[in-house]
Amino acid sequence: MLKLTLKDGSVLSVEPGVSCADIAAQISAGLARVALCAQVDDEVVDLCFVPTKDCRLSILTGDSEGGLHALRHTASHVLAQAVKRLYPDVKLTIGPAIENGFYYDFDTDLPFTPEVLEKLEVEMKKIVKEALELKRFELPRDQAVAYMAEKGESYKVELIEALPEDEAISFYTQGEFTDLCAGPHVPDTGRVKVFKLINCTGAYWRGDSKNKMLQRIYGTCFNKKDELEAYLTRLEEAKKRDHRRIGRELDLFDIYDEGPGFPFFLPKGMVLRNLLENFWREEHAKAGYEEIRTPIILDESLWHRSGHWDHYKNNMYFTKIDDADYALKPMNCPGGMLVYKRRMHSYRDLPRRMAEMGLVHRHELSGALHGLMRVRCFTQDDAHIFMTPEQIEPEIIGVIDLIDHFYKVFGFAYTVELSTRPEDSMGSDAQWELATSALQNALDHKKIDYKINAGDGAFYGPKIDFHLRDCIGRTWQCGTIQLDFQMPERFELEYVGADGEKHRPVMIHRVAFGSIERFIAILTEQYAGAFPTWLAPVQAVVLPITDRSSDYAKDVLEKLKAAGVRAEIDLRNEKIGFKIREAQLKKVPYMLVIGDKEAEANQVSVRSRAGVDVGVMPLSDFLARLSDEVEKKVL
RNA sequence: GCUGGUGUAGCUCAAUUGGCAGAGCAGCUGAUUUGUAAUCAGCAGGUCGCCGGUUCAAGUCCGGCCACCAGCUCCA
Repeated sequence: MLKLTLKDGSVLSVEPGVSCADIAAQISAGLARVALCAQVDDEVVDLCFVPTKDCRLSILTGDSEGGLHALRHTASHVLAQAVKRLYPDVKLTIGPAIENGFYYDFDTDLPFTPEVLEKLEVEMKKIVKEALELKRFELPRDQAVAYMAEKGESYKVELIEALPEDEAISFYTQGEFTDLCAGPHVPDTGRVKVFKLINCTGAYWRGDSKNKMLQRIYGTCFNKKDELEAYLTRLEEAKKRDHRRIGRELDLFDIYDEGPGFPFFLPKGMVLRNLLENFWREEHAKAGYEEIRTPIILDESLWHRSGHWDHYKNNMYFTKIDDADYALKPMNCPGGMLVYKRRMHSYRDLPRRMAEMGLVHRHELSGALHGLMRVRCFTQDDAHIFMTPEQIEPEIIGVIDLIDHFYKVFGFAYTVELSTRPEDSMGSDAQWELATSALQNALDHKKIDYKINAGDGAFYGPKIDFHLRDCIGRTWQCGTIQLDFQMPERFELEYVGADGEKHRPVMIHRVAFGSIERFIAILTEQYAGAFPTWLAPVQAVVLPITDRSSDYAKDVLEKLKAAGVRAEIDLRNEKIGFKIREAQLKKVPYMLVIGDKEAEANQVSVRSRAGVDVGVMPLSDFLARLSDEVEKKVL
């Protein structure tokens, strides 16, 4: 039971979720905003609420997720109001609250430079100080259109016209400013105290690249100042973790002007990459996969047959060999088809799980390139599973288990999305129906929560996507499981069933890492370059204090190497503090400090990169500790 | 690809209104033999992203490309 304190001081007791009409019946204020504060479970809280579209009273406390959302939404209105005050000719479009703040898209020729953003912030502060009350009102459709048309807000007119016929068209007014909006909002602009405009970028009207590009201003807003500061600190932290910076600092990889989107892997990056591949091979062998490798360049006719020509041509690279047309593979599947077709298969041999570390080339738009996250050539840890229709569900479950295991090893949490049939696709409705429900059944069987992305599937089938959540809360699409009835059809794949007749197999495309390159980028940011010992390109560095100890130090290095440890030595004539600093900056897990005492006692002094003095011990003790850590893949 | 921004030494950044290209770190050389995150000194390092234009004179102004950054679109 909620106690609503009304503006006139009277108190009203209502059930949570009570309809506004019921409240209206109890008070004379009608459907307008009814309360300023409320008592919830004997605790008085600030209410950020307005009747929602379906006229349910939503109680949003300031600290709740919904409350913050409402606050940010109001902040976007404050921004729009400030823009209209300073630049009346700018046309409004949309301005929602988003995960970390809000944005508003404007149609204007004026570029919103940092100086303009500063002016806007000043104006916004004025609006906040004015503490303008947000009032909601509704208009019939034709009046709503006329109202916005009169203001010259053509985008708003377009939005209203796109609303469902039966939907109430609501507006919010604050002072001289009124915006088409479904709400909810906080009661007045005075609540938007802690905000900051972040930047300005371009964005297409309605997210369609065929439409006009608008100017988008991003901002963020919080309840408390320290929350905003924490958020800004987190952004700084993310910058420090940027894999492009760390990749260069730790000599993992580099990208040159001569090959935009085509990364070079340096010796240390190759160590990391090979370790990931070794892990991948071991796990796939255990899970019953065979490994193949198919060519990068294949005859263009293959791509006509696979359907890539019709659906993926714009992203492909082409070449000629002896006047014949060839293409660089953008995906590995057609090669896998040819391997399957080498001979007749029995149902007894299925499923066949054929894995491939496949190097693919895709022409990504220049503006989409981003370090190792988005490149034009990358290695997919691909696999194609050929199976009978009865094997679909258990095979999908097997892949889900494998991917789950992979992410746990690296310490990632993940979310799952199911993408359904896109507009540009091939195959029959019945096939898509079957494929989609097969994926759904597997997810339900594993009791995995998932979100549905309607129309986001591949052109040949629906897919399950795995999005990794890194340690600072960002998500990245990595693993994907795609069910495909089309490719086996197109390539006329067959197997002989128990009935002696020929049947068409079903195929799964799947990746676990996604791409080695992207996975390395994510790992780099997840660990901020401090890779767990089992993955660290250099696991230990030997640091002699003076050259009196260098012979013993070299001896230690040899023993480490003989034991399979990736070790280096720093024989430079520098002070120990300096050598430690450098090893620390290179994120080497262990530093073995060696001076006269250690040489004398035949021991090593172990320091971890966490800054912990692990102690003086015989080398064998250190080796035991290290191999245990590597064996267990300690994070 | 689109919108906005940026491009000076390996890295991070300076360089009045157009007027002799600079610093710190890294690098190299020498000295220092050092006990858990920076020893000192010296040297070297540049077609100011590329091409063209304006000018007595361009890192600086104009145009065209290229790359990068933030988004949008797309996506492993």
